[in-house]
Amino acid sequence: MSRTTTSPPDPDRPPARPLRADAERNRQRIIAAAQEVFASRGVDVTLDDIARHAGVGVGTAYRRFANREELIDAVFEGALQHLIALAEQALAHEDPWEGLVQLFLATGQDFADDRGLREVLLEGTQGEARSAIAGERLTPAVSAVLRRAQRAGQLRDDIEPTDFPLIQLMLGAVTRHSRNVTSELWKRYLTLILDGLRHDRDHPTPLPRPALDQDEFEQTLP
Amino acid sequence: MSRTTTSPPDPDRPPARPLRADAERNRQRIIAAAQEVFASRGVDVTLDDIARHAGVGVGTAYRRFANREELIDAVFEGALQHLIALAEQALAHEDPWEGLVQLFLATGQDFADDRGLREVLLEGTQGEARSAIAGERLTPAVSAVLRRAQRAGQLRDDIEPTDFPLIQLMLGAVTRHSRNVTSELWKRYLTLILDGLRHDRDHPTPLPRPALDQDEFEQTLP
DNA sequence: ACTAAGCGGAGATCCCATCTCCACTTGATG
DNA sequence: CATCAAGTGGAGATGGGATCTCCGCTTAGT
Repeated sequence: MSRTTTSPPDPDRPPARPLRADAERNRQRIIAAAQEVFASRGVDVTLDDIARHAGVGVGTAYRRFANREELIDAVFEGALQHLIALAEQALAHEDPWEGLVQLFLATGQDFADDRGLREVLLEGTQGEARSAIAGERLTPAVSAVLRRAQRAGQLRDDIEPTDFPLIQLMLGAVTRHSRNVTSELWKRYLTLILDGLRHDRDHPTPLPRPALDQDEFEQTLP
Repeated sequence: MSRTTTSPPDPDRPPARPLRADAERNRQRIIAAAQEVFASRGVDVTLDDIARHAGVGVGTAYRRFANREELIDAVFEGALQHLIALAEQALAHEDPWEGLVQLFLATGQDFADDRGLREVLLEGTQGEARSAIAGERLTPAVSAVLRRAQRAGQLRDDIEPTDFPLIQLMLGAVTRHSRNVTSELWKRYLTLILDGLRHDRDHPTPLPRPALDQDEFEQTLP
C-alpha cells in the first residue's frame, strides 16, 4: 500500500504543486463516483464508466489516476478504517459473545452493501497485495475480540483469527448470489454459523427469514 | 435442457446420419477435454483452449458444438447424475444424521474437485436455466435426506431444502479461494456448519485442519 | 486581460474471443 | 484399389470492448 489520498513524499517526481480548485473538486467527484460504482458493480468496471458516473470526461479521470489501482486505494482506505473501528467497538461491548456477534453482523453488513469491498478485501480478485495488507491491519483487533470470547468460554477454542475472513467470504458468496431476491439472506447463514461457533448450546437459535422457497431460489440464478 | 449426448428426436432438422468413426472419436475426445478443462479452469474457457487440449483443430470443435452451451450440457449431465446418486446413497444410510453428513461431504467433494460444476450448478454464472433444472432434479432426493434427519430429531427443524445448495455455495467460495494452498479447508467450515445444523449438542465437534495460519492466508490471495 | 492549468470526448490502439473457409486428408463403399 | 463424400486443421476475418492519447476549447487565478 502507498499512494493513499495524501500522497507520501516521492523523491523522484517534481514537488507536485497543489491542484487548481476545480481540478481538486473533480478529483473528489471521481472518488465518490468510483465508490458508488465499485459498491454496486464491483471493482472491475472501466474508468470510462466511473468518469461518466462522475459527470467528467474520461480524459480527466485518466489524468488524475493513471491506473485503477490508485483509485481503488483511495476509495477503500475509508472502508478499511471503518472495519477496524467496528472491531474496536465490538471489543468494548460488555458481553464478549454479544460483542463477537455484533462484529460479525456489522462487518457482514459492510460487505453485503459493497461488492467492491468484498472483491478487494475478501475475494482477492485482482486485489493481490492489497487484501494481505488490509488483513494485517485488521487481524489484531479481530483477534482480540475472538480471544476474549474464548476466554469467557463462549466461543469454541479451536477457532483461529483467519477463520473470520473466511466466514465473511462464505457470507459474501450468499450475498452475491441472492442480493437481487433477498438482501438479508446472509444473516440466516450467519445465525447458523454462530450456532456452530458457540462453545455449547442446548437448542438451535431460530434462523431469520425462512430460507428461499423454490421459486425464489430459481430467481437467484441469472 | 436438451441436446444431451444422445440427441433427442428433433423434427425440423434432417435425420442426422451417424458420424464417421473418426469424427465420433474426435467428438468424444472433445467432450473429455472439455470436462478436464472446465474442471480446472471453469466453464469460461474458449473453445480454442478446449480444442487444443483435445488435440484437434478449432474448426473441428466448432463443427460439432455450435456453441459452448451444447458442450456444457454434454459434459455436466454425468456429474448431475452422480450427485443424484449420492443423495440416494445418503438416504440409504442407516443413521439419518450420518447419511446427511455423508451427503454434505460427498457433494462437497464433487464441487471441490470441479470448478466448472460449481459455476454451472451453484454460482449460476452464465448457467442461467441450467442450474434451475439441475436443482429441480436434485431437490427431491436432497429433501428426503433432510426431512428424514429432521424426523429423527437430529437436524434442526428450521432448515429447508434450498439451504443445501446455499451451504454448498459457501463451501465452494472457500474452495475457490484456498485451493492453491490447502485443498481440504472447506471441510473445516463444513464441520463448523454441521455443528450449527445439529438439533442439539453439548460440545463442539473438533474442527479438522487447524485453519490457515497468517502466512498461508496471505498465499490464498493472488 | 492574460496565461497556464485543466477539460472533454472522439477516436487510435490493443487485445482477445468467436467463428469461417478452403485446400488437404481420410474413412467408407463397391 | 479407386472414388469421393465426410471430415480436418488452423490462419485469419470479424467484431467487440477496454485503455489511453491528443488537441482544440474553457476556466481559474492573478
